[in-house]
Amino acid sequence: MLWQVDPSADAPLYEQLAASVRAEMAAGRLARGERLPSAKEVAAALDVNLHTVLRAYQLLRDEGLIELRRGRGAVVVAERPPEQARLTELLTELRYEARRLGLTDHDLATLILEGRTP
Amino acid sequence: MLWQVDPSADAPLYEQLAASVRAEMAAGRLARGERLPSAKEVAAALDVNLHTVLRAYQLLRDEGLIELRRGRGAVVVAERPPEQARLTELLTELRYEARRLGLTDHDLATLILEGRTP
DNA sequence: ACCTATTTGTCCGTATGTATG
DNA sequence: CCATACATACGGACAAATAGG
Repeated sequence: MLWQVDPSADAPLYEQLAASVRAEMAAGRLARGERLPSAKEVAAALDVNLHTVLRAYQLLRDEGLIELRRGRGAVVVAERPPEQARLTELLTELRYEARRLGLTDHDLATLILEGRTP
Repeated sequence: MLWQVDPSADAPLYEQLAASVRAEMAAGRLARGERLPSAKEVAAALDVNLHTVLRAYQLLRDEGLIELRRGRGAVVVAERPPEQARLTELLTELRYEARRLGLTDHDLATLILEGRTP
């Protein structure tokens, strides 16, 4: 996988790590559904702290690039969906509340995609 | 400011802290430009670790609600009408739940636009 | 201009919890 | 049951930016 970090660089280590993964994905060397090495392995290989790798992974998750699950590891985002009871509940309530305020589904979708709240 | 955390609760401490701040803002008790107490103060007052508070603050920053600067502290950026408090709350929870399930914002937007629930 | 205290940012370490396989 | 792997929380240390004297 040949990632690398430079402790003397300007960018923080976790950002360098995340950038490495992004580059791999952009270059097509990491396909959907593929599993990333465990944070522990990466930490040992690059001689950085486990938390630093986990932070990079969580950043990538927040960006929607990978999926993290306990005991399973990090997987390049593919298709899902598992059990989503809570999500369904929230979606229903959100639609209700949005309508009450006169917002359309399109408005909602826009809000979410723009990553902001009204 | 009367925030509170419950170590035995289901939600993680940093999420509880962030929720407290969101509630303050939604209720209009935290206006734009106002400064939040320093992470150190909050940590001491609630008897939680400094890093836990910083994580909550960074989460709120990622949500665009506050601005963080070294030596300066946390300042409220956003301002939202009280009548939209519930919608904001639901949106935030929905994003949290979706992320937990590995869903992206794009997935969420699609779900809403397609008018279905997973 | 200088120094100091404050405050967040990052990194490391350790421990424990929880879901997965 | 057991090993793996991420999640959270605690702690310590130092760096960097800011504010104030």
